[in-house]
Amino acid sequence: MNILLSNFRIQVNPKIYVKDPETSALGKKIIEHSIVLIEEIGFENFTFKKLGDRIGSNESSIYRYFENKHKLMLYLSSWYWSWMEYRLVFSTSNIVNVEDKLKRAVAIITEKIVDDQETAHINEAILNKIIITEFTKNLQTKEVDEENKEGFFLIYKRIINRIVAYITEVNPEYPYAKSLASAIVEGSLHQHFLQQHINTITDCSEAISPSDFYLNLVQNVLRK
Amino acid sequence: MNILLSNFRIQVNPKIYVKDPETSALGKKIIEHSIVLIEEIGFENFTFKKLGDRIGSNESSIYRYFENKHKLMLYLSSWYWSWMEYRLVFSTSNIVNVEDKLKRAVAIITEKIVDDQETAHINEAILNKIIITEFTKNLQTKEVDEENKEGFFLIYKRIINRIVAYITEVNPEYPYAKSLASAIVEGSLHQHFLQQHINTITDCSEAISPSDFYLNLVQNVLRK
DNA sequence: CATTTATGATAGTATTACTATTATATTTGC
DNA sequence: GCAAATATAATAGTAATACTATCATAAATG
Repeated sequence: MNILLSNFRIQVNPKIYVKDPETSALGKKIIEHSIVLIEEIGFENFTFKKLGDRIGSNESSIYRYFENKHKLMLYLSSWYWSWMEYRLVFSTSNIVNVEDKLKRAVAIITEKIVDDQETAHINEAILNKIIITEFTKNLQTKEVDEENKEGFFLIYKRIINRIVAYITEVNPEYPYAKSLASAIVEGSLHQHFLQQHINTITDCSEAISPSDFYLNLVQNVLRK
Repeated sequence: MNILLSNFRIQVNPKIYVKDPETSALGKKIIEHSIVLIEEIGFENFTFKKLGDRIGSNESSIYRYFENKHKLMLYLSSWYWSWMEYRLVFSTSNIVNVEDKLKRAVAIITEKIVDDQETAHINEAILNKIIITEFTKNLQTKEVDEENKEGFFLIYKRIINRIVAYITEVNPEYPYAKSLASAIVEGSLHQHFLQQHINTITDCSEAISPSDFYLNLVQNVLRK
């Protein structure tokens, strides 16, 4: 996996940033530490001023990369889903059996994330944590329609449509493939959140993972 | 339904408000117009100053009812779920067949809401719209653990546990009743959101409702 | 090494999210 | 019907946020 992974390029819509953070040391520092800081204090309390203090840079320098913290979060989300798409494509390639392919896809999407050592400045385990609590908020704003038109959620939608394709291969008669796929992707984040914070309304725990729940669900739903 | 409905009292944890808005004309005005204003401009852009201007009252007067807009939103959420619980209890009472009972419950939870004329100052259709976009944000904050301890999400959890009980009656062997119930309640809000804003990743439309999707899902998942 | 480009420092503005104080209505209890 | 309590309104003020603009300095590059 290593050789291929080092060649893969994360795709982020250039309209999301003012200057591509991948092109400079400061840019990478912004990404690396914004992930850590958002996880620490939460997105609501996160400001460019605090991030500047943390990385020893000026607030105004961060504004040269991102218009505002919402756009920065859109960048982190795109990065995350792009990374996820790569893992998804990789783990399902060369699998002939359609049931197996779907199972792998669902497992990849719903499982707990550990840090991927290939990307030096991004800790995927922490990024996953903030995606769990912040991604849906990032979507559900008054600007969603314009941002969707601009293509800010393209990778996210592509992942879901990939799963839709797998679902359809397994059971072409099932009439709710899109809703099932989007329910798995979003719902899995929610189950992870409940496991951490409101565990009386989830079965997910150390012993049972969101993957267990969703693998079972998909199998039952698509059974003919 | 009318006679009983007029007797039912919405339950909201008193720790959520400073002064009970149900006890005065201004309080009711705050509730009524906050729902409308949040729907219009979104929770992020909503302020007590704007609400004050809208209802011809001073900002400081609103602060005597709620500490901040987050608490106001917690109030609206509690109110919504309490109203929903009433509908749930009502629509499932006297139903003997467990499958039917679960079906009714899922339908009530996932269906589109129309205004309930019994509550003069609250438009449930608009409240439902803001719950769709704002409820999950209201949950997913850095303060969730403390607020959960304070009991701010009790009614929400009680609704889910009611559905858990119905699921268990239908299929006592099914091992993920809690996750399934929480996935239906939260996921249904998400499907409504997608239908309105990102309809390429949902099957829900004018013809197919989130209820159709979830009723089918529950039936397939719990099939023995 | 000159010039472009990136970053830092400082200042400034409008808005937000409040708190505090005082004044004026309105309600209620006797 | 009036006094006292209570609710609401008006005003002022503070610290933080979310920026924009300008100028100085440092680093990279051709």
